[in-house]
Amino acid sequence: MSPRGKELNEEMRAEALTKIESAALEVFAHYGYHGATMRHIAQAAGVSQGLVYHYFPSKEDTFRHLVDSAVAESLEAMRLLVSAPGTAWQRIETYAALVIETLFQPETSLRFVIMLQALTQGAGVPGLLDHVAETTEAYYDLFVPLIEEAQRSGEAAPGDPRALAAAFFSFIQGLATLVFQRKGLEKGITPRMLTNILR
Amino acid sequence: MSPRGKELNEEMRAEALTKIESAALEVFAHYGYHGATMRHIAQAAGVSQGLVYHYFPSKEDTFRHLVDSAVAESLEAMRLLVSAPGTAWQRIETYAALVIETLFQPETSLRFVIMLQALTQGAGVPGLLDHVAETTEAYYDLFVPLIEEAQRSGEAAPGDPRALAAAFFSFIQGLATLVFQRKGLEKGITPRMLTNILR
DNA sequence: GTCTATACACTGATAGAC
DNA sequence: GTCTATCAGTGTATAGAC
Repeated sequence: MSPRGKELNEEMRAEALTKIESAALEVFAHYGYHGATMRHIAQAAGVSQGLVYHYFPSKEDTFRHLVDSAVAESLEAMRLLVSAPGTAWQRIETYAALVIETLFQPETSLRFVIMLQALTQGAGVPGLLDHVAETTEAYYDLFVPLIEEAQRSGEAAPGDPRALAAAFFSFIQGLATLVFQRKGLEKGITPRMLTNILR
Repeated sequence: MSPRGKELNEEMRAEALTKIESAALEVFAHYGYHGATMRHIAQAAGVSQGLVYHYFPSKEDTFRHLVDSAVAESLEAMRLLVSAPGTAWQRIETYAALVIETLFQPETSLRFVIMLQALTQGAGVPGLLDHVAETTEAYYDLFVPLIEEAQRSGEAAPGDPRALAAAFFSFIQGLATLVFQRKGLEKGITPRMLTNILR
């Protein structure tokens, strides 16, 4: 209970938690929600199964936690974009460059795959599908006004701005899957391909 | 053993098989490979679990069968495109229009989702990942020469044609996921968005 | 060809020792 | 904070009757 002991405990706690989180990310991404087992996650993290349950109340909560932080992180990037200086189109270009760059970091692509898992097998996890769909709405709320502004200036093509946004996000999701496959084709992917969808 | 009896048997067989196949497609697509259960598939098909095993030796084979026929069907469309008349760019435009049109038929999007499942959770099914990667190569072999021709005529952007093809396919995969979500944004998606990636 | 009943393995989750 | 041992539930696959 001394201050020293407390610090040590928190350090151990943080370390174990980080190990479990990144192991869970890896295992869930490669095997899917139902295909991943808590045993496997514990093993990948180098800890016992009991310890995983010490930090996360259930498998479902573990997955939900990963999905939530993945969504939150992407959303944060989008928020930064919206409040950045420059014209709407310039900000979109900056965002496209940022996405392409971060997507090629292995951990980022895992996060996108986790979100994809939530969408394409969420039917088995009660409430998850609705939760993700709800959070995803926030993306559109932020991005659509930007597209509309770019349409007014003639830099983006006319048409339903929500459909343009949907196409933009769909491409990003598809690219994440590509990176996940590690076929070595990532290098040739340019931000321009992404922005061209809106033209 | 009479001709009449034989015909009847084959009819029953074909009917049951079709029911099981489409039920399996639906269940696998919505729950993922590991999330889907043979009980659920049998129930969705309106038959007993034992009958499913009468037609398919295992869960793994059932899934593999669906993935294979999904890949085969897409590949067939690509083959038709390549041997069609017109310039390379015209054929690419035709293909884009075809993809967008068929993608919005519910069954087609399920097939794409099945392929996606194979890629993003195939780690649990031995050999599946390699099998899909191998088959996917055929797409590139067919599509890349078309892109190269379009590059020579200046209609496609310069750069690694394989990367362009990868971007093209990634976008299609992403769109399939979008359609799968049924958010009603599909209507605004145009073939031009798809071809613009290559420009 | 179709069904019911069941064997056997595995998984998520808990309890209790250290 | 961390581990081992264990239970109850569920899933794949098979056997055998009709």
